[in-house]
Amino acid sequence: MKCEPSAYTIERLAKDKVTGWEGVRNYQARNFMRDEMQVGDGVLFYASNADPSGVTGIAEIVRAGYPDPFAFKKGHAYYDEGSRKDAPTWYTVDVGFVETFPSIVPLEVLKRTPGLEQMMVTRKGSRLSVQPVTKAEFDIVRKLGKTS
DNA sequence: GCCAACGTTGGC
DNA sequence: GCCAACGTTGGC
Repeated sequence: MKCEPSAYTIERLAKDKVTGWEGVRNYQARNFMRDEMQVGDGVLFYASNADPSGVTGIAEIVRAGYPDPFAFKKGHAYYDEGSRKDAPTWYTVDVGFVETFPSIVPLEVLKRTPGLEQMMVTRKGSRLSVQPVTKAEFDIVRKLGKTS
């Protein structure tokens, strides 16, 4: 799951323990949160638009997909009048803190690590903010994070 | 700050 | 339903 450091960081999640991943307004990302992510699933926390960008730690899903409450809040930046409570357009999940890496695993390292060639984030033009990661990829990145 | 890659919108 | 225009993302 990607996030710009100006919006949220793994350090803040370490303090908050749990946060709602609201405000995602992309259908593909919505589908992953609504349909795929389950409680206990591991999350690679990715800092985008950062210096450098990369994976800064690990989180986990603590609440599976549910309607994004901010989509109903009139006047809020995340408000969407097309999303109604009886037919929500947007979904979110709650994410819990697991660990902060000693140092970031930069995108550049991901790109040249064997086994991560198919990972969506290492591929060009991959803007999706919620991306699927295989167990094998997750384990490789976690190992990189521990030894970095 | 540039700009390529994408997603979305809206005219037709 | 096509596709040009536009807005956004995000690496660099």
